[in-house]
Amino acid sequence: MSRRRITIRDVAERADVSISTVSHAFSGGRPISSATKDRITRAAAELGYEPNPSARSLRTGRSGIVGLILRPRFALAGTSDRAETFNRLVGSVATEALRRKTGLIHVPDIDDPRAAKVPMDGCIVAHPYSGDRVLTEVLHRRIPVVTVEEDPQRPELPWAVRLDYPPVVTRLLDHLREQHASDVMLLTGTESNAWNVRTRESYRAWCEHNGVPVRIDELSEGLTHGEAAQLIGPLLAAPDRPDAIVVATSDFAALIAKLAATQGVRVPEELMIASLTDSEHSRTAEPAITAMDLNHESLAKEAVELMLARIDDAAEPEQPVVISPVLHLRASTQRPRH
Amino acid sequence: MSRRRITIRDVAERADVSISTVSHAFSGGRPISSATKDRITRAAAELGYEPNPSARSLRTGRSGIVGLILRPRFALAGTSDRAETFNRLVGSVATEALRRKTGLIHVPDIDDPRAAKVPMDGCIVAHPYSGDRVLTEVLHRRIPVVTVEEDPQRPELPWAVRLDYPPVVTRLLDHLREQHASDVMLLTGTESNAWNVRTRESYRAWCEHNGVPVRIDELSEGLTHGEAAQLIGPLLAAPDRPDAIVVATSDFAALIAKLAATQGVRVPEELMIASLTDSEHSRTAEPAITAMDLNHESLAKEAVELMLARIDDAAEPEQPVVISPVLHLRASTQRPRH
DNA sequence: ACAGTGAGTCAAAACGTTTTGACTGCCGTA
DNA sequence: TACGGCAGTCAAAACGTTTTGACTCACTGT
Repeated sequence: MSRRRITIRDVAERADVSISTVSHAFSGGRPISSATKDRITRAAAELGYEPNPSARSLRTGRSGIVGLILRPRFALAGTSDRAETFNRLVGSVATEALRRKTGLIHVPDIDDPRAAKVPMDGCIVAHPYSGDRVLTEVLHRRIPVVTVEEDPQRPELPWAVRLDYPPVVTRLLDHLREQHASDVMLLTGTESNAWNVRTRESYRAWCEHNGVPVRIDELSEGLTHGEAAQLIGPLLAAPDRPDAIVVATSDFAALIAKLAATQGVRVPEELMIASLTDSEHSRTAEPAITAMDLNHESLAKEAVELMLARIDDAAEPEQPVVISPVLHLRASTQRPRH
Repeated sequence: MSRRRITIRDVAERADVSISTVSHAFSGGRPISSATKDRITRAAAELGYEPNPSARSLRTGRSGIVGLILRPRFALAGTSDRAETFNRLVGSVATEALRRKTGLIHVPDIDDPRAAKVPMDGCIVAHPYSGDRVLTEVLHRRIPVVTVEEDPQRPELPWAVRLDYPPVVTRLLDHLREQHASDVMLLTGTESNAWNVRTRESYRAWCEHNGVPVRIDELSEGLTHGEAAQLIGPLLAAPDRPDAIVVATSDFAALIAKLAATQGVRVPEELMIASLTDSEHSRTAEPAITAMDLNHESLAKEAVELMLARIDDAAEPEQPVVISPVLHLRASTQRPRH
């Protein structure tokens, strides 16, 4: 029922020229008399001709499409904090790609043989794990890649945009100390991405520099709120409860605030809370929670720009692009004046 | 420097077979002796061979990629209410596509000649305008399309998933009346998508059915908050101020709540507010605002499913898939008992 | 002994472009 | 008059797959 696709051949026939002439008329590769060009344009319009992108990119070796791979697959993991991160990053990258008239494609799991293979000129890999398998695969296939946040095991890749954590983490910890916190605990995530690795390092360095003991515990990103509550409850009741907690994800931060309220621990008077990710949870918790915003919009914008430059054979940059996270100080760490 | 791409030819040569044999070994089109298959697999692995997706889809006529077009281009428009809608929808569609091992591509403006053309087996068009230009173009090119929300001028397209507004809008208006609203005003958007069109119809029908006067005003989605405030301020101060306002976008709803507070109009006692979209604005406004949630996650899931079925040559459905919006009743419309 | 069958392989023909070399007139210049 | 060059066009060769028809064996059943 549905007729054959219209090809350049149909257009050529209708305009009574050769197919190469049609091609030239569109791409401007060679001069074409305006009369002929008119006929071709008309024929193409009448037929509803659109060049076949696969044929074109097979021939030219370019698809005009940029791939996007998020590590971990935030959304599939499913907590709402992750969903917000995922959505914000994906949305920003999509917006930026669209603005640049580039197709953006979400790449199905690249080493799943059942997954569709997609043509892409390059690929953005966001938040790789340490020694990330998928990143390895992409590099192995010689696909031009730009990373958002570096793979901690491969910090040397110059085509990257990364976040500069130390100053911001230091600022946060200094702030807590100014607010008279004396025992700041870090509840870090368990995944091996740069966010966890670097913020932990920064915390350690700060402790050392200030001569205070390091107090780190891990809270897996995979935990349900119920499971996390089981772990956090005792901590809040313990005699050596810290007077400030910096927790990786904002939904767990909000959870801690809630548990504290339940257990009668006053925030921020007896316990300050801050998170290393910002989301609706931290913004709307009671009290609102101080948080570091990863600035996904800027990351996305720079990543797309870098990718396009790279595809366009720009020279390898000396340095990765560096973005600064944004610190939002909120009520959860502002002790009332006394 | 970077060597030629590895092709099926290289693999064939290395395994000392013909290229068709290699192809069959991978696709299983014909039986291949296990010895040969082994040699081929090994050769492919050693060479790091990956089939060229463009060549493959040129030949087969399938790319394994689904396109996504959002109308309007929410994110580019830029209000934060839109950004959330955009992000949520894009995120959900991406998640679902990934789960189904399909590539999902954001299609650059389809009638911009400068924009990259992309190979797609089908295309999801979300929230088309009335008589949408882009939808026309896609149909004209005979690309299989699934719409999220119908084009009001083309309600007959069966490959669609749509929202069932009337029951929910009716429920909302009934609720307002139960809360003793006697003068309910609708502040509708100006765009011609189904959301605006259908909710307006539902409101009209409800007014008629209940014998109350229709009171509709328009508030363009494009307005800045400053501009919107200029329009809303006088309305709240006017002697014939309604005692309930249903406003299309939730950010404007939150704005109204703020203006009401400034002008000393008590919510919900003197003025009830509800919105026809849910977002962080409505959830976290003071008081929290009753809102209709468009249930983007379900829309996305069904749309992807429908698209895949359509590509797979499933029979044309009798009816569009119908999703129900979710009504969140919140403080802004709950009058305290008296 | 022989047709029929199935496994295993190959060669060649698409798929729809872009690009290149070559051809034809024609104009301007030496 | 001869000649280089340019505008305008065409034919043919890629690009890297999948698919199909055909071929060769070996094996089966009669």
